[in-house]
Amino acid sequence: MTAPQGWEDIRAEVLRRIERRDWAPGAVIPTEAELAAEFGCARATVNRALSELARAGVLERRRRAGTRVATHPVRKATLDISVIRLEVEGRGQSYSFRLLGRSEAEPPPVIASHLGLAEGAQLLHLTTLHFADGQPFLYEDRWLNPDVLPEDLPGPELSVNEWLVKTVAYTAGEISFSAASAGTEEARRLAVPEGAALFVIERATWLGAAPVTWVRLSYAPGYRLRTAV
Amino acid sequence: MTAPQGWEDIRAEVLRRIERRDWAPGAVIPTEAELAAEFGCARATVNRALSELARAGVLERRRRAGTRVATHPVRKATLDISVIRLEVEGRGQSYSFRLLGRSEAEPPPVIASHLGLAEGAQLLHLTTLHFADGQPFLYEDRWLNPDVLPEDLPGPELSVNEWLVKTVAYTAGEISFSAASAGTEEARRLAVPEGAALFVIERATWLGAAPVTWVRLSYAPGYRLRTAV
DNA sequence: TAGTGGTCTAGACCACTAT
DNA sequence: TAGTGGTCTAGACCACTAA
Repeated sequence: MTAPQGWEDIRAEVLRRIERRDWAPGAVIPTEAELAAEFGCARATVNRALSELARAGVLERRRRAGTRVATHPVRKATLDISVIRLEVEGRGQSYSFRLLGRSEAEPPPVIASHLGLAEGAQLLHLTTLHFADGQPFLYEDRWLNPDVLPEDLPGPELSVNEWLVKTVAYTAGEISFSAASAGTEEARRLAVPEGAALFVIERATWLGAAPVTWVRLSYAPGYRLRTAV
Repeated sequence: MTAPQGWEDIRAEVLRRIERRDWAPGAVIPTEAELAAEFGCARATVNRALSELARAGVLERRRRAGTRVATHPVRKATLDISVIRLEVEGRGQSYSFRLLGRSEAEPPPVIASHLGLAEGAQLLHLTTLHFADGQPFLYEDRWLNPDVLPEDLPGPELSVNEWLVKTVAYTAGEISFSAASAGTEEARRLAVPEGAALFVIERATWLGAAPVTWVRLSYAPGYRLRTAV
């Protein structure tokens, strides 16, 4: 082997040794200082390489206890959650949307309690249908906290989704992915049979302690979220 | 504000300025050297903070062009793909599984071409049902390349899933998430009505250029994959 | 308490790219 | 070509924790 040069080479060499089982799962590998001496580089360079591997779940590091090869290498899949318009355009399709409903109302208890809202709190309720090449692509059911919004809501040229992303920051959020049978409303909007299997993303976000938005995205059948590992 | 101390404080301060719109989306923020001077720290410390934010999708950095606030902050959701047993046990339920079928066969053309297999290649086909608290939880349909396997397959005490994770390394992989209506086989195995909406994970992995495995995991209705953002 | 990883510094050189 | 981020170094101190 040629001597590792940068931290990426060191990372690759460590990975090789793990895959070749020179270092077995659960075993302690040499310290940063020892590896730095072996590779003829500074300890900080080794640290960078090992930290990346720990972040990726391949190694487990603890002060004083040393660095071990993870026994259950939890693979981390990273999903990019982007603006719907960009998602559609990224597939080479044209994007459009239509605002279906807009009202002020009290959200269902499930949503209110999940967001941590006081009872009786009023939220802005928006429903939007998004199209890819003119076909229904995604049905969006969103509840928005008016308190955290600037006074001016977006004009008709910008979807709420996109406007939110560019305008309202948030500090914490949860996402869940699931499958659901299309209800009456979703089925009608997406032009699919009732009961069709829909891919559903639900997201809740907060700005500090204040709830910002809760949204449920129901994708038309055939949608697939992909990523590399 | 108290002066930032470590890179995490600097990261927090930069985030604050973005959320307060001191630095608007799309705008170029000061250089590392300038920020280091302002915060009274080394440039490497600023670099660490800004690099983390760039990795999180909040900033976009390019040499010579400087650092900008991302206009479309692509939120990255990180999912932990772990061993099924740990997933079940992590929910406080007891885990068990049953191997339903095991044979050597030619995979469907879709799978073969996706993996890059030669025509006529034989793979090991395994179907497994996983239980949580005795209830069907997940139906697993797996194709395995025997060439990349050591001679000894796992005994009945270890699920193929778990054994694979601990034994066969892989260098590249793809994951996709989707929703599907339960087919006849899945419905029977999971004890749900045919056509029920199932959450489906499909994964393909390679070791170098050699295909390792292709697997489809169909979760019983109600399953939800969660993560923080 | 001692050993290990986490971080910081001051300085340097390099890689990329807007101009 | 010059300006900016990316990385490396050698050394230092600190935070955590196993023994």
